[in-house]
Amino acid sequence: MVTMKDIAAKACVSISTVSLVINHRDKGRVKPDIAATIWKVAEELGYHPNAMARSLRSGRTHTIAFISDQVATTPYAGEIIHGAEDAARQLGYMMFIIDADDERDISGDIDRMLSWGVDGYIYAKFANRYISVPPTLDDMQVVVVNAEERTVIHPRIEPDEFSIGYDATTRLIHAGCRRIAYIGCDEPAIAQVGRFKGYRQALKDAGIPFDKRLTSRVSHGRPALEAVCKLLDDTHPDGVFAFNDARAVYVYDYAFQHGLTIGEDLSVIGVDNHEVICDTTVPALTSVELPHYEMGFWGACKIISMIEGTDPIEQERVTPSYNAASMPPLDTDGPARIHCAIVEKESIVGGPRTHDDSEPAQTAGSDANPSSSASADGSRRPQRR
Amino acid sequence: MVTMKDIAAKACVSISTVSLVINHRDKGRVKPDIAATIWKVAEELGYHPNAMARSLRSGRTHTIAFISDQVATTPYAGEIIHGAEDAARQLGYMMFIIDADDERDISGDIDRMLSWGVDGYIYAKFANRYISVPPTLDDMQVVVVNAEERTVIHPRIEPDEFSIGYDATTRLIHAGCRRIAYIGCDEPAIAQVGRFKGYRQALKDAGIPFDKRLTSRVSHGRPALEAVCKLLDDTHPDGVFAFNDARAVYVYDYAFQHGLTIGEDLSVIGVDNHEVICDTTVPALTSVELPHYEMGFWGACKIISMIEGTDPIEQERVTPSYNAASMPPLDTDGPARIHCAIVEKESIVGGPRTHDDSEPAQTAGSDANPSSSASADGSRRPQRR
DNA sequence: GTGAAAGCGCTAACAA
DNA sequence: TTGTTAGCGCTTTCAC
Repeated sequence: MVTMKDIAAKACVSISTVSLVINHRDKGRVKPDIAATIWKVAEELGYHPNAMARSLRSGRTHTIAFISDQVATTPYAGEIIHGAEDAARQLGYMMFIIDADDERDISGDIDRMLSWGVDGYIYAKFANRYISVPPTLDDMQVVVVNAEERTVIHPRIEPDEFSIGYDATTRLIHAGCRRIAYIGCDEPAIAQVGRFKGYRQALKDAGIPFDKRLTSRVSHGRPALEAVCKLLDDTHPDGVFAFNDARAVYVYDYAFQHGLTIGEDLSVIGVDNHEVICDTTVPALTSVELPHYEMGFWGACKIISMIEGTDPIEQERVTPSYNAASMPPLDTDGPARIHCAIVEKESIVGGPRTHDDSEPAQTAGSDANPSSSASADGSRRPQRR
Repeated sequence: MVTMKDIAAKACVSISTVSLVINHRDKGRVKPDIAATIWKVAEELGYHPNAMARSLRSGRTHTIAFISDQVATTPYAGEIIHGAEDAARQLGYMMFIIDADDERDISGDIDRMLSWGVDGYIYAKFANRYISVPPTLDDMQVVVVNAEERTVIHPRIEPDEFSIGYDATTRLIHAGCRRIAYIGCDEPAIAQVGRFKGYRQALKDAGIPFDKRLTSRVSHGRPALEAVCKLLDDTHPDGVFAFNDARAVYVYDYAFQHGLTIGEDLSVIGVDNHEVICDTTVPALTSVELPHYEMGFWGACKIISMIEGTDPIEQERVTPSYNAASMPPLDTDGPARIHCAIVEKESIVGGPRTHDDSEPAQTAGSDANPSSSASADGSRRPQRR
């Protein structure tokens, strides 16, 4: 390992001089030609400053820990991690990853983090859920992403579930739908409650009466398919808002079986903009995209702002890879809620709306910031394969 | 921050004594009651050893870096990360995560890793692809996961693509299929080549002539659906082996349109055991599962074995969360290839095979280790929601 | 402008 | 059985 000592020896100066130069503190203190020599020697020797030694002195490690359950099991995990890593990297931080399976005791991992002197923690879930942050972290800097604490302690960000339901339903109404079904999730999730409220509010605002028979809560597999078919057979809706894309698929199955064409005879909108489903549905499913990348990005910016006491977004020290507009400010009172854009495909009658004629619904009772719509031609995500 | 100094002061001993005790090197060197006092004081004060200081001395950080493209964009990312994290954690290592977007220059990140003195590197892709490890890492410890280098330098693990094709096709043959279609991928990927070879070999071994008209290479969306429908219309196969689950979906669409029932009139098998597709297909799609978790796990074990010069698996210092049987040994000559199990669902005529009557095909020309089949009732993955 | 020296928290060789 | 001491690589104060 090359050290400052080696450089000092080769450049015939003292270690402190090397330190000054390497840390760019040599302005008017070290002769420029000496500084140049030092840089040259450092380069030649392939010098890399020893982060460990540095941290030992400074007490700051420039690392954060990303703790999450279900790193493994959800397809969206990567986007949150990616967003957080992206922001962390741009701000000079490295990110540890810790899988916190619900069943597993993570106190050992937390001890290890404490040993490392990690500067801050991101605690994330991959579905908007209730969690409790381990009390060991009580006097650490913690940000909660895509989840809610029963007793709120830490700053957090979550999707604006209400406006997902509101916007999706409104989109169908604008396409001319009047009998709009809701295919829900059979579990009482935060997401379910919010989206359903948004659905009802949108109907109300449009003067369309709510009809319970148009709603159903399903899980997966054959029972779900049968429930959806029954709903469609019984009530013949002209639009369907599905809790998520997976549940929207059953509407496609029904349509294939009955010779209907989605996007012509029947409009459908889902949630998740799930890559594989959007890839494989014909016509492609229009869907509301949950901004996982953005939530991760926000989380990392937030935790780093707490560590450093400055706002990296305001200071423009950091740029998200996409969709910067939808990033809520870091210093919101209460939870940050992030707006979710509709990704237009082909499953709604009348075809994709262009950006121009869409005015995202202003969500009553929601503190969403001004929304940004994704482009009409689909996801803003990088394409796979 | 609580230090050994603090403990020493409170326990009225010297720092070295504390060090000896904390590091369990006090056997017959420190009086047991003194040791006990030290532990008590450490506990009271909430002492955590300072990993930084430790590493500074030892030159070892007990950290590894997981470098990968597409952390973001694939649903399987999480499983590889999860597997690697699982092994690393059990072996006392922490894992940094680095997103290496293809376009992005990661030399800065690597510099940071070098500064950190990360002990080893896992270089992973999420589809079995060709890669080149940055030359900066040439004299570091590196393991390649789910990818292949053009000029092989580092140990690596990848799925046994040949036997995926062979096993899937053989499974259909055992179910009585004789006209087996192959719906391939339109790109020349490593996976594509191997799976197709396996398909042909299985046909050959069963004495079934290869018929080019039964094969098609498709991408996604409407053109793919149309190509698949044409293939099925023209050739009326009794079984379909699809390159992946996403491509198998088009067969379902065709079946719905034509009043056919998958698993009765037509058998289908995919690859990926993609959660959302397996959740939503009716009847559920039988699929070959790529052991992402296991590859990540193997990768971490391998890199740590290289760092430490011992084999943690042989020493039983580590236990995978599932499917331990399929883990190849760490010290294979050449690349480790990992066998992929069929996850039985309902899309093959005759219903799921039980474990008993399935003898996984011994793959000619492949050095796969003895395979382990997943249980007949589906994935071994933890369930989402 | 430059260098000597102390010290971050810990380990390990050596002394007592 | 316990304590003293040097030093890991770096930063920072202070003297020259």
